Amino acid sequence: MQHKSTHRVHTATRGTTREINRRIALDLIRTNQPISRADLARLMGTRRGAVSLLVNQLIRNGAIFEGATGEAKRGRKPTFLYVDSRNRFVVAVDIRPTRTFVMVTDLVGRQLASVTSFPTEREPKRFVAGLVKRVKSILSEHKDLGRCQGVGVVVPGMVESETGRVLLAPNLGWSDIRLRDPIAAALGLPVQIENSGKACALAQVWSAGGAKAPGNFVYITVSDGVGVGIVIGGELVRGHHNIAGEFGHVPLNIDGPRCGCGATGCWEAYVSNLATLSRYFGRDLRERPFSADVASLTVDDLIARARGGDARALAALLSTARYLGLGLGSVVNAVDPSLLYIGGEITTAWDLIEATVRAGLAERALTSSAGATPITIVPSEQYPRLRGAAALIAASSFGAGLVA
Amino acid sequence: MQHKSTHRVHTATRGTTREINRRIALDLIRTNQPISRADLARLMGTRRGAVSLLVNQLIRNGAIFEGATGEAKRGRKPTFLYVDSRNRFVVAVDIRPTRTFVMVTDLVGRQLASVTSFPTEREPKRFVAGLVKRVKSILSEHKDLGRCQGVGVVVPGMVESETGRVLLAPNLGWSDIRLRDPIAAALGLPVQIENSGKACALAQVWSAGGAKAPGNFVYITVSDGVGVGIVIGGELVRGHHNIAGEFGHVPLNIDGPRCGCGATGCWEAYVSNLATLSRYFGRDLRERPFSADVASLTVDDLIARARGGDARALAALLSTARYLGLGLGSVVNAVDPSLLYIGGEITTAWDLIEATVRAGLAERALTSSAGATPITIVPSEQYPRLRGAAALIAASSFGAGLVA
DNA sequence: GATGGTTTGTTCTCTAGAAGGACAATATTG
DNA sequence: CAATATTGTCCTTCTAGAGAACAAACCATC
Repeated sequence: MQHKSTHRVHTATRGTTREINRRIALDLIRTNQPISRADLARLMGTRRGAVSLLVNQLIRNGAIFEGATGEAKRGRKPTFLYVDSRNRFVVAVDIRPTRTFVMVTDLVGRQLASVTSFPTEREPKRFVAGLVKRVKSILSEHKDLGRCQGVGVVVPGMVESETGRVLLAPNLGWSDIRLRDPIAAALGLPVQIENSGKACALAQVWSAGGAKAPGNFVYITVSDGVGVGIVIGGELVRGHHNIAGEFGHVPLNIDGPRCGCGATGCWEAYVSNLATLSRYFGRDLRERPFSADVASLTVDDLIARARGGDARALAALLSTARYLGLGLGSVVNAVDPSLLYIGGEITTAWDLIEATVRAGLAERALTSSAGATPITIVPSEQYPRLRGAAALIAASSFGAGLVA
Repeated sequence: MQHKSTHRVHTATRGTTREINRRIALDLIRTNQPISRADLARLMGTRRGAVSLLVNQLIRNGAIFEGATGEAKRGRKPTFLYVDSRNRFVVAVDIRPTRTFVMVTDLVGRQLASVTSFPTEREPKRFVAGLVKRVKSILSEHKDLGRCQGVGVVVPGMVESETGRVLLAPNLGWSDIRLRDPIAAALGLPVQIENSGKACALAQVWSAGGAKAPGNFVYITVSDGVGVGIVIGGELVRGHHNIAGEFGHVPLNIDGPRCGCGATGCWEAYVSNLATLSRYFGRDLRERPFSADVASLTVDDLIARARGGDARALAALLSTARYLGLGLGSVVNAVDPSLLYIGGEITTAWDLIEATVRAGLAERALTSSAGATPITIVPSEQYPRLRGAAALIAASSFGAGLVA
């Protein structure tokens, strides 16, 4: 019998059980720290003996460490366990059309220093040189933090995961740019590039942790473009070319305004910051490129004016809110998530626009319960995009030492 | 420490390895039968000894059985293994707006008798009574086939999985109809109801089998409505309310024609059979309900006319083809599958419409490689919807005896 | 201060099950 | 018949969870 099935099936070996449980234990320690072995055993529904073996192995590998003993009302005091994020940090980079932001975090995504930024250079080679210089100076400033585990970079566009190339980032004017390898070579550090929507979604999975996080959600980041990350069963949906989730270019109206991607009537063309601002200035959305006055104002300014009584500003926001809701209808009909996260500047005005967004969503959703899908706002002060960039490195460098 | 994490984490126990391997072995036997223990061991990359234990356990449970010995060029002859589909069968039901189809299959989805059909009664109670009568007569006709494992039913609409209620099926005029339990009670058999797109996608996963099947694909069935089933990582995406995949109601143009779902400009409103036929008759797609002459012709008739030289018929098909392609663009941008399956009457004309569909897809897809996503046509003669209905029962009743 | 109850973390045996190899049974070829 | 190849079974070894016993640590009470 010559079976031509080429692909090796992934059977479970005798180490598989341990591998699964080690990963579960590490995830639970990360999301519940500080935690004792006994509590961990209760969470895992297994014996303390088995957990002790897992934990001691993780300690030997340097993934976690024993801290101070905790307090207990009765009986022996527990020994607390912590993930070992000491002497290790991550550099997070958020590339946006006008400015690029940089943050330093530890391995669990906690901010370690203030966010810095610089104008985004559009020419790729000069951009890389400038970014490398900035990161190098940050590295030399923060020698006290230990060893840098890598640099996570989010971009408003599509990224090929194997090569780290930016396939297309209309708002940056980039297409087919090799970004990861030049930065990695210049810094001598691991570098991960990812689409901003996907990275933000990853950060939500990562920070919430396996058990607590909703398994099915969609993260939508509305800024210069619309980035979307889909999470199903706790896993980020990447797609065959790592470009799944581009709901920003699903149309609301194929006869609508031209979008930066080349097509017409994309959701993004209706709800991006530029679209909102051009509405305020009374511009036709079909007009490209946008004139200078549009760029003179930010969405934050617009929101301030709306709150100050500027009716035209409020109308522009509400118009965007309606289209935002209609597009969310597409997301809900297609994916039926249990939760929608929304990030971006416009969320600052959520109190002004929520009702309109919800009405738009309910208008397109197929059932009333789908139309009532919960929406959680991620405020800009939490730097969701930078946390996403950090998660790119933290999440992967975390389970790394476990293959031993 | 009072941890309030309520959800039990699913840790691996000492039986987990065996459970995983048993499932893999059974899947491989199903998709490669007939197959010997030795070949199975090679496919699984494990020892013959370990496989023998798995196989003998499966034989004891009645999931598989040993057949005749096979031929070998040298050495001892292998003992072939088969999944035990003897004396067990499944009834598959496909409810469509005008007619309802019924088929009998074995546990691996092979057709056991000719397909029968009857007019679809729109009044739910009378429909259930009629269906039960038909199925009972089929059961008594086929006593030779053994025991019926259950009845799988696909509907053109949304189904609540826990209750088996049809939430909304616009083309049937049904909303909030309890369908599963009345049928199950009357027949005394397990009944599964599912959306047609999801069921067709399940059938593809099921028939192809774990290893060979592409992990990420989307099944689109274009008939009276548009049903879509999304498969990611080999798993059907159900969503929070089991209504994921409703790309049929993602808009091409929110100012477009009214759709049966109540919204406007849905993809379905552009590419359903009714839309194609109304184009042929020169009707405005906004006109609802459609007049009688539209219903007097089928898409199959239309295709025959197009092949016979009727330019208006061809134009109607090509118009639908264009919108079909544009909508596929939304699917590809959102999910980025490695493959698209398309079923439905219009696929009979694939040679006439393929170029136009592909052009529409390429127009909206964000990258050229995404625009070139392979499309596989599932011909109507394979009864994809009935195979989907069968898979609902076969797939679940298959691993059932393994919990022992 | 001794005693008893409680909780934590370790250590022991028991059992499930894969890894590896030996081996009998069965076949083909020279 | 001897040599070789293949299949399926059986036996030993090793990994790792299940279960239980137990020492250590801690508190409250007599």
